[in-house]
Amino acid sequence: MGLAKTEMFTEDQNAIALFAKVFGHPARVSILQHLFKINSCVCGDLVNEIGLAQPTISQHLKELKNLGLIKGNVEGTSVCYCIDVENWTQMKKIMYPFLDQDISKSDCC
Amino acid sequence: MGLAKTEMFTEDQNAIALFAKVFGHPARVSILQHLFKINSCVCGDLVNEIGLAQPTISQHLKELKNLGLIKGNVEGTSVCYCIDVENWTQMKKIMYPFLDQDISKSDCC
DNA sequence: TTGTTATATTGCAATATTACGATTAATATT
DNA sequence: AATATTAATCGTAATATTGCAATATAACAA
Repeated sequence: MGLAKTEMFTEDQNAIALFAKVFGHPARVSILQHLFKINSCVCGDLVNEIGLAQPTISQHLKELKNLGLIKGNVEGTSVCYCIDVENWTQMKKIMYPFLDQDISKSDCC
Repeated sequence: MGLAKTEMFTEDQNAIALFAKVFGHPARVSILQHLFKINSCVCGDLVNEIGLAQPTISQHLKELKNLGLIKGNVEGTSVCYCIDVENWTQMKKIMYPFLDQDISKSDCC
């Protein structure tokens, strides 16, 4: 297996899981924090910053890009990656209601 | 590999990734939503509700429990699972600043 | 005690993820 | 053109995840 049975869940549940999954690795968390912090970035910076090999960083960037959370523009020999503001906002609209469910009635036992 | 190099990241980054990872499967998202909705729950309900086999649900519950997001009390032959309000609140304190990073200066390219 | 019910654990097969060396592709620079 | 620089892709090894059948365990009921 190793394969989630997405067809038995709602679109919302699958969307939440997809975003969460991409946040589920500290390297990607670190990449995103770095992009927020310095506002613009090339991949090489991230390799130095994070300490994983260049292909590994490139792979993580690809996953973030696939989900639309970042975008990359070619600038000469390097690539300028940055947060995709619109999609990040969209992601928050999906994640927030999940994290913010009414907790007042919980804690039954 | 398949193993994240957690030692090269901050505690905060690893904590975010750990929480996100457990949210990274639609079955666990569904379980949590269900627990919030009906406020109290036994595992059997979840098996019917979600449609995965009982051992699979049990395993997902275990992961949620390991992270402290839910707790389970034995009630006769069944187990009453519910959200751990305190830890859920703690989780939000970690996840929110990450999701809510200042976006205003982003979108450079 | 014997069964019944509810959940957990074990073991395993299928697939996914992580990481990196080697290579490739694309663009600059000389 | 030849070379350097930067990032993407390929291939692969190591490990993790998902899902379930089979089994174990625990608590109750008759």
